[in-house]
Amino acid sequence: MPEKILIVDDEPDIVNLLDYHLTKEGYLTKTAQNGKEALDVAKDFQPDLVLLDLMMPEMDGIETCVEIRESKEIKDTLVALLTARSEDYSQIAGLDSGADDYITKPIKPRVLMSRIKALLRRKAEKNTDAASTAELFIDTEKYVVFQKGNELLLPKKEFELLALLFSKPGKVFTRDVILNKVWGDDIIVGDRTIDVHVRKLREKLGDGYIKTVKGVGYKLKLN
Amino acid sequence: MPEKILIVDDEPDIVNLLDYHLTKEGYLTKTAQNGKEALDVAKDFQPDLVLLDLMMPEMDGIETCVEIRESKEIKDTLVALLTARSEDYSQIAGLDSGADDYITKPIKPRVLMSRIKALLRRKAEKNTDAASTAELFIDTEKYVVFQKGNELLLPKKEFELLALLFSKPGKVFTRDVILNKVWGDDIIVGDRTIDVHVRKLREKLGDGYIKTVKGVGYKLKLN
DNA sequence: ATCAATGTTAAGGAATTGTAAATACCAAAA
DNA sequence: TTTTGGTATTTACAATTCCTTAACATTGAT
Repeated sequence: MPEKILIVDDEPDIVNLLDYHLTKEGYLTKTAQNGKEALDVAKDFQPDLVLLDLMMPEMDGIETCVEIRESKEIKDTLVALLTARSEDYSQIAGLDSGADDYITKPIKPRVLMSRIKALLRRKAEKNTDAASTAELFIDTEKYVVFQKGNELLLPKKEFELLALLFSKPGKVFTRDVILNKVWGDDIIVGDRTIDVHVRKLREKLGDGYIKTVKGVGYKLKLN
Repeated sequence: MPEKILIVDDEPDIVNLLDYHLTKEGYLTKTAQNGKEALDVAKDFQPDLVLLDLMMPEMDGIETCVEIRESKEIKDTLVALLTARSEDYSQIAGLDSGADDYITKPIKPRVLMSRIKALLRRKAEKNTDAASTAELFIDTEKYVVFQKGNELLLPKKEFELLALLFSKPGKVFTRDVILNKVWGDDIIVGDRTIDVHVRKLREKLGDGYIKTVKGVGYKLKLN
């Protein structure tokens, strides 16, 4: 029995793109153009997963997600939010809506597919293990970090440093670049300032996230 | 006895194209349209090599590859994944699926043939020697080297040296040029410095990648 | 066979980063 | 204004990694 996925976005282009790829992969899909419609369709369709665009008229993705979680009929459906990530920092509001994953646009089909596969696999195994949400996520508007669902309040500089690293996970940011982006072009600080902030982040997030590349810089490692 | 190749892709056009060229070269081929079928056929056919498209319905290339590796009957078949060209190697899901090679689309028949020939030659030599030359990817943004799907973190100088050689595989770089590019015009170091770095790279990558051209310099050899 | 070029190894030192503690800063509350 | 609590930066030193050197071995072209 194929797994069912509900695609919700107000832009037909996106819907079609997703629909095409998912169908090709063998999933059973339905679509909706906004949150209200999505809720209606979902109650009938009983999807395994809802792909929910964040920005929509009428009822946005967060609201919709909250409603899904509050409804009797479909509250244990998986929800993945589709979010735009702007050039510099990601700008996502409302991380406590209870979504299971966040997928950033522009969407790379291959990445999307493996994320979806992983999500569904998780759901299949959910008897044994507790609901795990996105491991690390950042809300630049609220200056808040969510780590495994827990809200983490970081001071400004620490937050900005983390947000910078988060903007391109895996990429190495040199000290120069970090200084420019986080402190600004003209401000001069001592050698150890960055290190100390990294230290504090590592204290709060745990080791394993921020990696040092000696002689080059730092990078964020997700997973 | 001709070598046997199993072609797996859901697009008939691609299958036919590959089939045509491979048959013309004297290989014995069979085809399958998806992962499940591929596994069935492979157990019978016992191919020397499986050409596996990454994107397929039902069961994608990565999953299929993992299953092949886990199966008793065909686990030491060669597997080459056909992937769409991506700038970001780390985003190729399943670099750790255990594939022996990655071939990027669009497929150029001539390139494909030499890759396949190289792969099969390797397999033939596998009996005697353990060192298998695998594909090498380098990601300068992330300061990371992917060798056979494993992430390799290299120190700065080693990375830069490898990146230089990698920038033109096959080309011989003289010691002068290496010194200029990696160390800089003004810095003076002893005779043995380059050698030592080459040594360390060979230690980590295995022999067979960096070749010495005595009296001239070094070059990188990719398959 | 000879000799210049390259391979190898280990060890010291150089450079970079980690860390704790002290100090400076800054805004809000008293 | 002064106090206060949190944040940011500096300081001084420790820890670590990396690079280079030096001494000797091996190789390969002539």
